[in-house]
Amino acid sequence: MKKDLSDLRLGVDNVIFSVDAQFNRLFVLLVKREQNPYKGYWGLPGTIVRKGESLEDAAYRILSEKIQVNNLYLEQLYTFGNQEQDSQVMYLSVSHFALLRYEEAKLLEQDAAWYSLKELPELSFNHREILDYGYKRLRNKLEYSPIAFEVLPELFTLNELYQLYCTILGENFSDYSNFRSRLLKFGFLRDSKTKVYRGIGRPATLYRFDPDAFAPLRDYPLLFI
Amino acid sequence: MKKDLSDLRLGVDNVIFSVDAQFNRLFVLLVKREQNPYKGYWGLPGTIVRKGESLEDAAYRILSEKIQVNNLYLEQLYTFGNQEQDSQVMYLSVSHFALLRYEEAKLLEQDAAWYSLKELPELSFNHREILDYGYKRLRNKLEYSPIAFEVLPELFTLNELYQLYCTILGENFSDYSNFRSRLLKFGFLRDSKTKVYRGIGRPATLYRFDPDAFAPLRDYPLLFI
DNA sequence: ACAAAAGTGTTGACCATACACCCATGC
DNA sequence: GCATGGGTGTATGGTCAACACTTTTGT
Repeated sequence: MKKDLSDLRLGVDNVIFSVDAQFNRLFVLLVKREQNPYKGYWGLPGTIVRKGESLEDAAYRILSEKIQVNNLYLEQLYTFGNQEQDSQVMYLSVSHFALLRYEEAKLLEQDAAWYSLKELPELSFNHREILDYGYKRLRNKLEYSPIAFEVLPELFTLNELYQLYCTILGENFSDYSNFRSRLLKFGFLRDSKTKVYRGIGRPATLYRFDPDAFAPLRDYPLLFI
Repeated sequence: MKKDLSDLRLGVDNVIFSVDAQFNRLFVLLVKREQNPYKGYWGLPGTIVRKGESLEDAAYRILSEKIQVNNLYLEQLYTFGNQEQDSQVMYLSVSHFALLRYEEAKLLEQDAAWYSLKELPELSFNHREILDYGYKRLRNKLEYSPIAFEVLPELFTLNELYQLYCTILGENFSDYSNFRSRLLKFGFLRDSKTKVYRGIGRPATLYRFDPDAFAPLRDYPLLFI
């Protein structure tokens, strides 16, 4: 006969990445735990799912409690079920990952901080595992899907796009001019006919992502690299 | 103040695909529901997670209750949280997808049947959504990851590999000879030096997947197409 | 004029596609 | 010999990486 679980705790944990394209830095948001276990450790921002709330709602809620931001990408990552041997309780953590731009993000809480991926502290629970998994997914998504355009403002320059890719995938993933021509050849970037003047240097063309032009490419094996 | 969920039901649902490479058919395993709601409808095989059981364990258990098979690939797909508006209960379904070969799979239960993806009945709950998501993931995985080698026996011919790809991705995804040379050029297929004689025609070389030779390619953007 | 940033062009190496062709076997 | 399935080769067009070059701006 089937035995149901006696007790179940449902939480959502977020791996929130922020890209500082200007200084080529990739951050993840960590919060300091106030209670035991792992009191004093840093960990991923998480929450218990509330009554009437969907998993995605909970993920967005965590994020908006910590950060104020306009453009972001968020998706479900993986569900970890941790069951202690002796205890009757199963802790379920539905993890999500999010990407947004550092320049645009305003931190709302004191106990939260951006950590560089290169200098992470020891994390609570299995959060390091979740983080690593999220980082892998982030890079994959960037290579195969147009998530960059969810994160950038509606109008953006090709250089901004390039810097975003550089920061996440590493400097030497591609030459700028080759990146340009590849992206433009796809045909889903529309020239907005406006330019942005940033002091010295030739003004940059502002582009816009055209989802309709992208649609036929969706579900195709496609590399943005 | 945070309000916890009052009641939580944790289940696992599987999208189990089987490839009949010989006749170019792709099946999914469905089971007939015996109870309400959706009594008499077909749906994905699922189960309640038991005490002391991990999510993955539960997924493997469903599979082994219905099918006897040697080689298979299984991974977590997505977690759906369905909350009825008025009810206090949240139904959590952690879905998985699996791939195996039809030829090798032995059905163990009466109430389960292989359905062709082209002629699916109306499914219970949101199982159609889960199935479609699983199918998408299956095709992606096949294009980007070496999951085919988990499903094939240890020694296989290049034609068997090709037929598997054809069945899942469609006939015209690639010419056989080009598929051959692309796969062999990667260098992770080892010639086993043994041949298989199938009556008429030249005997086929049996190959073996070499995970060590594949390792450096892992984490690279890579297309098997 | 010059520096800086944006954008274009060129080249050689590589790779995909389509197809023709050769090889080993059973009958 | 010949049909059948396995396996190799090749010509063409495209794509990619590297890098040189041009254009447009501010000072």
